[in-house]
This record gives sequence, C-alpha cells and structure tokens, in this order.
Amino acid sequence: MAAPQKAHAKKKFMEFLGGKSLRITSQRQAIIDTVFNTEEHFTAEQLLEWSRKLDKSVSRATVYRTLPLLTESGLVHEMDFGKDCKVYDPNYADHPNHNHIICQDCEKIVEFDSEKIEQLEGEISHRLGFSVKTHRLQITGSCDELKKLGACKKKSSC
Amino acid sequence: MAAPQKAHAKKKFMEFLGGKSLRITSQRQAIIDTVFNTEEHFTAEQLLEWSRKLDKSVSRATVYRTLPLLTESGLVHEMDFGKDCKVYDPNYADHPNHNHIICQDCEKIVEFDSEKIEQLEGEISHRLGFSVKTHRLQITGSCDELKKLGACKKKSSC
DNA sequence: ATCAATGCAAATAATTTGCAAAAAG
DNA sequence: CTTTTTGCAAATTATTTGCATTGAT
Repeated sequence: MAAPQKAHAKKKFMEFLGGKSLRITSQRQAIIDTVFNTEEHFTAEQLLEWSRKLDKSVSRATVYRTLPLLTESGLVHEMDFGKDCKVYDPNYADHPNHNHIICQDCEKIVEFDSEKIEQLEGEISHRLGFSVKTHRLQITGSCDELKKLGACKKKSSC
Repeated sequence: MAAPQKAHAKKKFMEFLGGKSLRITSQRQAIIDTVFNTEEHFTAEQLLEWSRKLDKSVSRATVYRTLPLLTESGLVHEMDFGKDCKVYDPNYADHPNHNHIICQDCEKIVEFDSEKIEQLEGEISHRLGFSVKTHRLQITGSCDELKKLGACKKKSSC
C-alpha cells in the first residue's frame, strides 16, 4: 500500500528536468519522491515537512523553487481553495481533467471526472468565441459524515 | 449608461449593514457606490483607487475592512484567478450561479450561466454523498481576438 | 572546470491589526 | 455619551530572491 505509486509520473518529471538540463540533486529527489508517493493534496509547508523525513537537508527555499517546476511540467497543479496558501494536487497525470468537490466543514476533497460537463464546457466556450485550454470546477458542500453524525472534524492546513 | 446600476444590490447591502448595526459612513458609502456601479471585476487596490474618486478620505484599511462585509453579504464574491491578489466580482446579485471564462492572453473575462452544468453538478455531488452549497467553474482559453488578429493585448492587475 | 542548486537570511507584497482620535446614533 | 469606524503605521504571512558556497556532470 505504501510502495512507490505514480512511478510513471515520477519518470516523466525526471525527463522534464533532464530536457531542461536541470539536475537531480538529493534534495530534489526527496521532494519528487514525496510528491509522487501521495494521492493527497499538499501545501508548500507540508511538502517541506514530508520531504525532510526523507532528507533532512531539504530547505524551504528549495521546496519553493521546485514547486514551479512541478507545475510547469503539468504533473502537479496549483489549486486555490480560498485559503491563504496554495495547495498542490499531484493527481493530474492519471486524471488530467478531474474536478473537485470539497466539504465545507471537514475540507475533505473528492475528485471526479465528468465527460458530460467537459463537453458542455467546450460547447459553451465555443459559442462565446473561446477555445478551451484549461478548466477548473470546484464544488463545495456538506459531506455525508456531517449529515449522518451531525458534524465532521474540521481540518486546516494554513 | 453611467447611472446607478445595481440599485437593488446596493439597498440589500445597506440592509445587511443595518442588520448588524454597522454604520454607513461616508467612506463606506463611497466604497459601496463604487462597487455597485460597476460590472467589472476589481482588486482591493482598484477599489481603493476608484472609491477615492468619490471620497478622498477612503483609506486602504477601510477598503480591506469593508471587503469581508461585502463577501459575507453574498453580493460580492471573492475570486481567484491565479494572481497574487484576490479579485472581486460584483455580479452575483443578478446571476448567483454564473461561471467564468477567461482569456489566457488578454485576461478578458466573460460570464455565463448554464443550467445543464448546474444540474450535472448536482447529480454528481449527490452520487458522491455531498449536498452542494457553492460551485465555481473557471475556464481559460484563447479568445476570438487572439485567433483573428494573432494577438490580444495583455493586461495585468497585480 | 563549469554551471546549476543549495541554505540562509533578508526582501517582497498583499492583507491584517493595534491604537488613539474622529464620527455616528 | 457610548459604540463603531477611521487612518496610520507597524505587524503578519506566504512566497521570493541575492549571495556566497556546495555539488553535479
């Protein structure tokens, strides 16, 4: 269950680095291993913390310098959930068009795909004279847990 | 063309303030008049600038203290278009569920409604065990101007 | 050797806040 | 009078950057 997931994405990112003659240092390796070993969204601060478990020498600056590379590669997306800090989503290699639904109470995030919505987006955009490059759909609401148990535990990342 | 639009929204916001026994000072009045007189999205800095044309004494702090009231009332929404600063949208009184399509080059923003998408969102959310509270759909792409003229002028707010 | 990458600490930039003075009810 | 609001300037917070040093190729 903990074995290296997203091996494909990791490899792709290494190639991305190579293509720009950027080096794979031990710090970057730790960051990459962390990113492509989780399905969870994370903040810069969390990534720092997690990466340091693999390599104590990872600094905040290096995390902040690596994040733009990850997003530029398209394998990680920068998200905004209305918090003060940015959140990063490592699941775009598998599901390049996925959407998010977030519980307003516990901040649980569920990802889903919808071809129908995608298609409608395309039609409407075309009608308005746009050709679609990216789309981002976020729904917020209450999750089952809240309805059943009366409350779901709050979380907060930054 | 310049006459007070959104008179209804403005009135609603005044009532919202009254309900919380908050006062309508001259500075707040200038800010409110500005907000409900435009269809455009704006940043805190722009709101400050525009409000000062109505009342020189409006300060940055007051703008920043008034914005949360505007969003709390639901008449203005805080948006995030991946820029460093937040953008505010004053068009939610008329179209409470509208979506955005943004040109990646000139940052032109077009708003649109889609009942079909809304319905799909509801169905999917329900299937995933969520009841929808809000939804936010942003599409980015290239606008006609770019395709026809080869380029559309870039803009940047912050 | 050469050029990229690092950690550190200082710098940014948007937003927030403490406080004493001013204004509203 | 009492309570809210203001402007100012200082504080906060996430993120970025300059620089001298270290590490990869």
